[in-house]
Amino acid sequence: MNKLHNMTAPVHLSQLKTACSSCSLQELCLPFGLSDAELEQLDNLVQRAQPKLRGEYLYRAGASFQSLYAIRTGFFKTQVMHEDGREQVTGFHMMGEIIGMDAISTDHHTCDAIALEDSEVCEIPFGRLEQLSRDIPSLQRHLHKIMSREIVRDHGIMLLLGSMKAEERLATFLLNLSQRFASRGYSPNGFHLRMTREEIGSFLGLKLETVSRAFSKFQKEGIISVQNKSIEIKDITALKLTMGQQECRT
Amino acid sequence: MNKLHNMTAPVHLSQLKTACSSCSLQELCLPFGLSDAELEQLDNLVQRAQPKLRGEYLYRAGASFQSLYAIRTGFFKTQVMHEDGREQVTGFHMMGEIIGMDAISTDHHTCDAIALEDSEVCEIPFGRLEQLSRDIPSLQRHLHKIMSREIVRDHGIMLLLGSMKAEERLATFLLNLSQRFASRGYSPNGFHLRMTREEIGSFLGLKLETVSRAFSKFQKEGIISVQNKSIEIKDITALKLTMGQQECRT
DNA sequence: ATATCGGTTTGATTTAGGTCAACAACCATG
DNA sequence: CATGGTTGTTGACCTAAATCAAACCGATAT
Repeated sequence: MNKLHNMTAPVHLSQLKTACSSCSLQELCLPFGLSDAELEQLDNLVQRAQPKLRGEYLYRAGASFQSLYAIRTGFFKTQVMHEDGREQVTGFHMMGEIIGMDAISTDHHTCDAIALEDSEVCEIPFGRLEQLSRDIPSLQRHLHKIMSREIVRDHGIMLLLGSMKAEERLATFLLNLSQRFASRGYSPNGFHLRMTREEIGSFLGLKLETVSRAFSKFQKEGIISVQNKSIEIKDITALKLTMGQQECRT
Repeated sequence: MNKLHNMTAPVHLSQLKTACSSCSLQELCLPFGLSDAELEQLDNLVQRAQPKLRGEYLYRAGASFQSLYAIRTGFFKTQVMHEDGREQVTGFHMMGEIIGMDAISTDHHTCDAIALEDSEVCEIPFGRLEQLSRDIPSLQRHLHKIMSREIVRDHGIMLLLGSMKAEERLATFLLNLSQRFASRGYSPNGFHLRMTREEIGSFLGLKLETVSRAFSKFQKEGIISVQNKSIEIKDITALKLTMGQQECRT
């Protein structure tokens, strides 16, 4: 069975469908023309999907690096740790995203990756990916783009952490989630948060109480409706406004 | 003349010297065994060093992407911009570092790079670098490591921005600079800041006044001595303690 | 149903750092 | 060597978010 081309998630998003015949590995095989033979090769490289239960570690900081991981289904967080034990969530990762690239630099993982719900990942042995990308320039380019995208993403988070205030951060976070769900064919307006307030807070550089208060405020203003982990965005325009219009700190 | 192997900076740091016969492009040619022929090829690819005056843009956000840049001498800052005009310094970059990798993802630069002092950069056409790295696996791996290192660096900054308090951030910043100067053969204890308090603040997610106060506090405590832009670290242990020992926010 | 436990909400209070303002130092330029 | 402009320091004050604390909610287990 073809591991890459078997997607159970909704597929009513045209671009996804057309670009990569129902492939869950969005990032890896989406927008670049590979021949069937090349796809075949790529497919051989990717290991069979393996399940990860909620709470399981995909990898731990310090572990030696072998593979990148493509998330087939589910949700992960990555977090870095300071010596003194304090930790910071560096990202939430969902279906179609590839994680583990931080480990290339030292051949050891530099953060933990933990499943936030029962998930499936495909392991991509990095050595072999490099090898293959030597033969397939468009794959090479694509790999570079994926890594670069991670850098750009991180810069965005630095901007958020360095110069936005609490409500702005949360609005940005919600809009980002919304957009990512949308691009996978899910509703951009209603979704389920897989992470706790504390994890959101850690990611956004806020305390969980602040996150909770901001949620409540948005709800009172009718911008969103919150029911524990279920979010419904009722006024996306207002949310975008919250995100941008706030007095800046810089 | 060999552009890569001509370094005017002090070279009394053994590792630098031995690994890459007096090459300023630390990141690009430091720790991986290339044959002379391969080095030759790499050398041909890199453009002749071009000067940039203080204040000049190396590239601007939005500009189309052609090349990475290796900093031969001098100092740069990179900054991202929010729609609403607020901007955040994402990094300070010095001799031997390579910048521009954020642009690979979209074929357009996503941040500005500005010289903080008169500098020299070597342009590295990215297409040709990719091409060459297909033929030279160790170059390929090295390129990946460089990109990955940028991701790791960014995660560190996210940790700083998300969970450290002002003085801790500044201590971390100073120690990082110190360490980078040291690894280039300069003194780790005394150096000249090329950036303003405001730029430091932007990078650290603080206001310039807060940066200034933290400097003053460190000086009063005898940890450093500040003379405008000249810094002398007098008690590196205390500085490290400041960095780690603070009550955490997470 | 009742207890338990992790997660969440909400309120009261404190505080780190932002804001505003004045001034001092350090330039570059005429 | 004045002089205007940027950059840096310091003080007084204010506010956003942290902290502390209590209650609440929704699961799962008893």
